[in-house]
Amino acid sequence: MKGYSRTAHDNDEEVLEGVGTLSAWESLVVDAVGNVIDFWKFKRNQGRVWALLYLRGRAMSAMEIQQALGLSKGGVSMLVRELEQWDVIRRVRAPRDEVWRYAAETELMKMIGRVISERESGMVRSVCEDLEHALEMAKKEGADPIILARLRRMKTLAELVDKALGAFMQTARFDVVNAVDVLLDPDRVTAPKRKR
Amino acid sequence: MKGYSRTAHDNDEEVLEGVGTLSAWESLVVDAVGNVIDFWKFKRNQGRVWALLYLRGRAMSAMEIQQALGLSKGGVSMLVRELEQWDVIRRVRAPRDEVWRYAAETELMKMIGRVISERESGMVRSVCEDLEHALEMAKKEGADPIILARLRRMKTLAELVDKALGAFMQTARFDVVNAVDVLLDPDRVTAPKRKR
DNA sequence: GTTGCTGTTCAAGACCTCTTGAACTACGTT
DNA sequence: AACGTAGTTCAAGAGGTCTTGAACAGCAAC
Repeated sequence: MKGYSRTAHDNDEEVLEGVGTLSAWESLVVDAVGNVIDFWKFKRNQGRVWALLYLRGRAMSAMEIQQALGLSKGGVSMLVRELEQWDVIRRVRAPRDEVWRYAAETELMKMIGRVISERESGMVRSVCEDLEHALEMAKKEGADPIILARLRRMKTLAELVDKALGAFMQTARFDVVNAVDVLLDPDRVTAPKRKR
Repeated sequence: MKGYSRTAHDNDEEVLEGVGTLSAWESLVVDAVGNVIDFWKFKRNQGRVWALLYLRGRAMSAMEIQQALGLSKGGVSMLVRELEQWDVIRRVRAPRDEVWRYAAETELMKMIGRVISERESGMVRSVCEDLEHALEMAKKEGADPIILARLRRMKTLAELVDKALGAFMQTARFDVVNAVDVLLDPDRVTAPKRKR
């Protein structure tokens, strides 16, 4: 597992740690989310950014994010763009404001759904194509029928997995999000007024 | 995405490619599976080994695997051990035989279930602990109640995700595997006689 | 225009994980 | 015991991905 170092459990309150300006418990949260995200093969820092934005509950500028998490300017720029593409954060610019700010998206299924379908569907499709292609080649070469059958089964499997993922999104919609939008603040998020 | 290169679509039959001794279509299959596996954050070559064993439908020795896939001795040794720990392949030694052979496990849910629960449960648990810990610290420091609520919501989320994964395993059991064990050969697998 | 600030891009380098191959262990055979 | 083969271990290196920081672009204020 990658950088699993728990950023030093200092006991001071409001410590300004070597890197970033979060309090100890804030960085615990931020890193916990970062770990999960990392584990799911996204970038750890994407998880940290989202967690920070959610925790603070307001839209923050790139500069603030950079300082809070101890990241580089360019890094923040790329991270927020990617997160935005997945609808995991929103970019907002208030009327009087002259910088972009970013706010955490809280509609969980929107996030998860987009992420899963986007990442997985491409993969499933391409594997199906490969297997189909291989099947044709194998036929042409007069491969053992038993092996052909096995190959077809693999293809079936890929399709079933695809369906199962779809089904998962359905059930998850009930299980997780029926307790609708756990993450949504009862109290308003401060920055943006656009409702959706 | 890592090595996404489609190993040269040669049109010769039974080509012995630069590395490994698979036919073109075999390596297409093996690599397709390898890609998926890699995508899921396991080792690509673990996927390739499993695919090879499944495709060939018989138990193969480490040496055979090594030559078929063009891997190193040590590499094969580690790969098969890991796969075995996940119950994704079985190590068998026939009475008269003096080498270990490895056979693909075909009970899909066993594989997926073990993998998901093993990988995910540790992660979920640790994130819950971290969040709990952070919550306590935040309380002690008299953090804003709104933020405390937000933190609790994150924890709830983690727990819900945990439940959802459990639920997924349930539904998947129906969706995918109700068509019981797609992968299982109707015709016997050659090597081992132990039934389960 | 120039200054100052925000935001983007990307090559270079840091950092990690995976693979390799040689040394080593285990074990059966002579 | 000596030898040969199968299998394991692990340090070093190969091969990736992610981050950094400097150069650049866009824009508003002066």
